[in-house]
Amino acid sequence: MSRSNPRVLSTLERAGGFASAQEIYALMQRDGQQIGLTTVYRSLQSLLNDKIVDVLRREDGEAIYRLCGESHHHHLVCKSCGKTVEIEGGAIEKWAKNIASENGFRDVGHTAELFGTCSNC
Amino acid sequence: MSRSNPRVLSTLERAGGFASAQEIYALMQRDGQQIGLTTVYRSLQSLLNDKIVDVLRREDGEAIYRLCGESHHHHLVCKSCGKTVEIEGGAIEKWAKNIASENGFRDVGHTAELFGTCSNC
DNA sequence: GCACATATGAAAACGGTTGTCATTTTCACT
DNA sequence: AGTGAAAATGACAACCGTTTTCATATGTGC
Repeated sequence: MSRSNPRVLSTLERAGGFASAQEIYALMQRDGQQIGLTTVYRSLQSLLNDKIVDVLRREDGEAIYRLCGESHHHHLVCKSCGKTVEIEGGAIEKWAKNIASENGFRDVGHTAELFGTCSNC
Repeated sequence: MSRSNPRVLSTLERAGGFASAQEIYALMQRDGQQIGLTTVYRSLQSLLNDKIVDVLRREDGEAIYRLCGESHHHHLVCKSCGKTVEIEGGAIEKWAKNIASENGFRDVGHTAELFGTCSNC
């Protein structure tokens, strides 16, 4: 089992705590850090195992990783300009937990993303 | 521009209104309906255009299509056996609407999916 | 029947992700 | 320092879902 390469984590931080594997790889290349794409994927996998990062999916299916540990939050994204607002999801957390226990599920995670049109568009 | 093949839609209905392109294709094959994978994808694309179906992503990135139009609902999916429970999302709808108006967004849609481990797994 | 548009599906291309494997690095122990 | 085992690395190929291409089939209106 491989350990996470610390430079991957620090690049993810630098990216605003929200990026895909390919983006992290590109960022590191641009900075002149030499690393293989494979290692980026492996590091993210390992960070995921250790629950240092979360994964979710963009609309096109690409996996994006974000730091977790800080308060869990969701996003409100504008469909036309891409503007993104971070949302506190306290209500959702409770809802998820309730639904899960009602149905006998354990270890429940959730995704909740909102998208619409912002005031400027 | 291609039209949707009606057998694709009826297979999606038969699958419980919730399936991936590959699953629909497999289902049809098993039933002896001859169809190409390409046509399944194209039909789903067209159903999507016409807003007959919704698309969202499984955890592994595979796109799953569901009938929409019936009451909007969410899903609680077991990570290990795939068991799926349909969830009424009244609370979420309100939450989404509030958040949206607080931030000046219009035409807001949302995805919210829960996944965990069911009682049998 | 004939032209013209549309529908179809096999095969190839594509893009993100994962697996393979030979090489390099790390490190505990002499 | 020297050595050897274990872990990490990265080029490359395999994989898988999806999209594109293209040649063929099936209409549809004249």
